[in-house]
Amino acid sequence: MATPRFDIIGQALSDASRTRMLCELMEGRSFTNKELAGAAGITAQTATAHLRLLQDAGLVVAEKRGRCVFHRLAGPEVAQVLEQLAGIAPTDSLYRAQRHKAKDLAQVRSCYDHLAGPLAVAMTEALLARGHLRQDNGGFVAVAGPVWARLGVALPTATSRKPFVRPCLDWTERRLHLAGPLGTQILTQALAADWLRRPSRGRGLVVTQPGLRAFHDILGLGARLERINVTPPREDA
Amino acid sequence: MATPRFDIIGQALSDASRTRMLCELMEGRSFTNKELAGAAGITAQTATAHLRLLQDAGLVVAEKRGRCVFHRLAGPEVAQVLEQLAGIAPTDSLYRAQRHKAKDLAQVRSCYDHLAGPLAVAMTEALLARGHLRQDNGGFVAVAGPVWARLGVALPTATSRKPFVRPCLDWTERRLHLAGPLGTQILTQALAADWLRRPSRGRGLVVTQPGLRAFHDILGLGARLERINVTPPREDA
DNA sequence: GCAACACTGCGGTGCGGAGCGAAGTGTTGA
DNA sequence: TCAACACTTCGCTCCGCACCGCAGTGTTGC
Repeated sequence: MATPRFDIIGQALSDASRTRMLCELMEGRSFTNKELAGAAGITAQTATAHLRLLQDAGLVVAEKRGRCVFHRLAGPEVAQVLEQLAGIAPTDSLYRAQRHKAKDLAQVRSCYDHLAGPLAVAMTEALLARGHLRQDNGGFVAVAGPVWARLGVALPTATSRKPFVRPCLDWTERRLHLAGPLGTQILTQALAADWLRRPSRGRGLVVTQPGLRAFHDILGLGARLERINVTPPREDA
Repeated sequence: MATPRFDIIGQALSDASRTRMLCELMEGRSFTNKELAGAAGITAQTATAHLRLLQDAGLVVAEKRGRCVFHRLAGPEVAQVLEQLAGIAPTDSLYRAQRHKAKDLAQVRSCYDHLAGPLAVAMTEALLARGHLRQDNGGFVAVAGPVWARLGVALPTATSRKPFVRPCLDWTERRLHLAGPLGTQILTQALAADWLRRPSRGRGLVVTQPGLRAFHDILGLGARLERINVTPPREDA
């Protein structure tokens, strides 16, 4: 029989402690055993067992540095499947209430290594509308132009084999946004330029005043950003 | 915390008997309790418990007719997520061997309610190349023309809210193909016109001689179909 | 060398659930 | 009415595994 081994992945996802750790890792950063144990509310030795299971299932990879072990998602495709799964997760009333409560937080967030949520969708659609991005066989292709330099992105000179831009389906918006190396560059640059800031915990991001200006000047996102109801930027730390 | 409840879905997918039943249901048809029990190699009373769990997770719906209970996947989005999951399932050597062995069978197959596999990808790309299909914001839009009538498909007169054509990612090909109501119509028509036949078991389909002719005449798929290495059609039953 | 620290291994407990046999319910057809 | 049938419910056994306490290994910093 050629039945795909869903069960190996399913087994890995079947425990609430493991899914809490995975949600933590969805942010895209690496975390130590202890941090993940704390996030899941379990002891370190239990977390060790869970993480080995996730590793065996191919969802997570580990990297030893000194006396610490850093864990991260095995790749963007894992994050994408988890986002898809979140889309069909049962919507019991409690979960629905929680999702509503967390609405503001989810407005701007990172999905593994790129931006997600309404801001990402708005940016993608602005890039398409202004002709900086073109659709090609279900994927996106970047059109050379000065806008990319203003976003802090370097387009590859030669067209490489691997897709430079990959569409990723957003589970709250159910619309496409930018992933792939280009999406990664945009997020990295936005953090480096202090357009976005990552709070100490969680996947949520906050937009700063310079960020608001930049997104308005470069992409004309003024009106869309107001609807997004961003968390107000904090005072200088 | 607003952590999505992966674990409910994961729990449902974490057992090999349940995933065997789900693979059976991926074909898109309804099956009785007894049939699914047989496919999974378990007794009826055990299958009852499994199917209730799948129902609670929202993956499967049941319909009682007389003394029989028919089970089917809860919707196309469930089938799509399962296809995605199959794409990141661990590729141990045994599974790889099985997949290779089942290569011919997977050439033409149904994915819930539409065609999948290389034939579906080839059809989609032919429709795009000939301008019968257009890409729009990550989705497909059908362009009116005589080709649809030849395929036995009726396009909706008014543009409805729900997407008439939905792209679906193929896990063996990793390329987009047609899903949504249009994909369903194409599969239904191909079966009705005896272009494709469904064998007694499994998701695989066979292409008949009239089917080969039709796909060549309507879409110019002659060369692509040869590469697809279809199972030769059987003699009249 | 020694203490502090991060992580892993081992043994034990307790719970959930996969499986089946036996019995019960509801439907179909003779 | 009765037998055959599809499915469900109940009770039971057995196995896997989530969890922790405790002990051990390897690393860091004094």
